[in-house]
Amino acid sequence: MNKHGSRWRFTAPGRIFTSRTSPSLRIAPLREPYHLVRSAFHIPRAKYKRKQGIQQHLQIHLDRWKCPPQFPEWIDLPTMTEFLNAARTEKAKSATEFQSNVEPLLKPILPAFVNLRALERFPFSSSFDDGPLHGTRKRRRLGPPESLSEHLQLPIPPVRKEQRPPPFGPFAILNGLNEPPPNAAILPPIEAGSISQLWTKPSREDAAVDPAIVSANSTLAESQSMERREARIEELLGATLDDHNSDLHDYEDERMTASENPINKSLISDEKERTTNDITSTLASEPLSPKTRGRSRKNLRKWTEEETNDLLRGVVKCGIGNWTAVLAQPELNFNKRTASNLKDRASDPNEATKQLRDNLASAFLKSQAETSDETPSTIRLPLHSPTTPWFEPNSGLGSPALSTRKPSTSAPPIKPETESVNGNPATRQSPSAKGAECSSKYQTNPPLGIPEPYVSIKSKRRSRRPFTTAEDEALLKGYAIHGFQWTLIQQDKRLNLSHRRGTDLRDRFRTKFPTVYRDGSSVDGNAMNSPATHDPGPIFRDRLPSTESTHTKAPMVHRRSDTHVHTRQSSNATNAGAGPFDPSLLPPPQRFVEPSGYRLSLSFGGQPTGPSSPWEDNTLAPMMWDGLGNNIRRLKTKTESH
DNA sequence: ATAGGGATAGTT
DNA sequence: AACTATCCCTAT
Repeated sequence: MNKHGSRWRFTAPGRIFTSRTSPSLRIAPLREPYHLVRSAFHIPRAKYKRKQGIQQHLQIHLDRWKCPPQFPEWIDLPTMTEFLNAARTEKAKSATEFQSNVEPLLKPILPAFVNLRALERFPFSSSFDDGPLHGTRKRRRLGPPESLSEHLQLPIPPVRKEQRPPPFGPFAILNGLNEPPPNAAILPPIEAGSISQLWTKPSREDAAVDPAIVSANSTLAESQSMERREARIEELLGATLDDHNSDLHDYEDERMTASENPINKSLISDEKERTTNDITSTLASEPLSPKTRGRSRKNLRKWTEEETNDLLRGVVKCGIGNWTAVLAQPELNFNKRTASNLKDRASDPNEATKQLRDNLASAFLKSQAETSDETPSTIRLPLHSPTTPWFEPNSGLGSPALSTRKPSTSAPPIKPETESVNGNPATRQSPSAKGAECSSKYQTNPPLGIPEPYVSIKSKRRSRRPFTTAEDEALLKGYAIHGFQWTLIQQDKRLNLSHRRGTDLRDRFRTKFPTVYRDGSSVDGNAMNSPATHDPGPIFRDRLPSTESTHTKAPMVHRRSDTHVHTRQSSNATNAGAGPFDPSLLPPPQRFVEPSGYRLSLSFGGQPTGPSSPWEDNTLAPMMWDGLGNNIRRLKTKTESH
């Protein structure tokens, strides 16, 4: 497999890094890094789109690759020259030693150099600290600068050699699912000495993997490793998945528990307060905090009857839930309402919306009457409840609540528009180009003879289904196994996540573990339980966080101004579900990290594995070389086809 | 297929 | 009205 001359790319959410290798370049260290990337790195191939992201991160990584001598030369990829120089220095030796002696060490090593965070723990990596990497350029931090970084630096418990569980790395299983077994031979050559040093270097936390472990493991037969990996993954999968099916409906309780948790609440309040204070203190000249400003009377604008009627018209035309489309209707006038405002208004169960309900109900009754001959009983309107919204967004057909009162005469009867203003079907407008036309998406063919306008009231949006603890656990396991390959996670029957879409899983992961998602890095010890934390306190706990009132950190409260929630939840990420997870237990995708010397600390279901999870040190670092990812994919395809 | 990011449901 | 989790769309 000749990758020379190809353009390599490493991508991860939020970043992309590239490097070009010359066609003539023949360097052993790089001869087959594909598996590293593909199998081990689990690097998504999305590009980093942020305006400042590419250059900034590129520079960061370029700086990073100017690694200390302990580093394998193959890591040094910033430039061709640098690469060549570095490679030539040890190429010969590495090439020979690598396969004969060092190869077995690669797997244990891989996580280490893959995970820059882990490397940063080692004193010798202090040179990195001097670089921009650890400065403001290291990563974007929204929260207090000390919070997350300190957490990440917290000591990890000593490695427990004896009780080391089987290596985490179901290659056999994974390979069966995804790809051929990684071949150590393709891994970049790393000198045994350097490896040993790497592991031997005492970390400041005294948590570095014992070199003896690595050494011992390096001698393990491949088959043994495989077996252990398989056992481990099976263990992992079997830990809690068996009873996940029964947990699919427990989210309500969970939510209740979380929200009613006094500690949680107090913490949340504190957090909010703190956030507000920060804002006011740092932005003295800024307007009132969103909270204050938002609640101010001047911002409270009563809905007029005209607005309400327009809202109804818009709903009839564009469908429930398509508030943006309704808002965009030129013939409908809203007093600078937002789509959210429309939604809230439509959801308002108060007396103020009775008229709206009446009107809509009237319209529906009319529709039903007109189509009764053709489609009897095709429309079933729920009985009106004075305390329920006049529609039920996810109840299939709009389901406007029927009022028992006769339609209000004060309001003009709603004349559902059977044709759009423009009369042209339109595709859903992009956010940046909201059109006045309602998306054809929402105007499906009138089923059962129901007039389109009424049909369109139906919301096509799937109903929200909060993630359950079981799902989260499965997702974590899936991530451990498949990395950022959400579709694989979704299709992995063992995980029972087939009812979710791959993108749903991605979204959930992004929300729940924003830091991991964004950085591909390890998470602080309690992020799982309360990823949103400014708590400067200890990260590592000797217990596994639980769903009970053991939360010691408040879920971060995002400010409204944080529009890019998905990628801006860094140190103050929100704790989505207060699940029984410990982010410290979140392993990187198994395929990468196959340090046989590692014990898998990923534990779900409340089995404390302790904060000593070696995975904290082995999560992927946001390393990316542009082009590499693509080549890896191609390589994989070739390999599998042969 | 995935990342990024907008839209929206539901809650506070 | 603010806020978050989930859903959705689009570009790559």
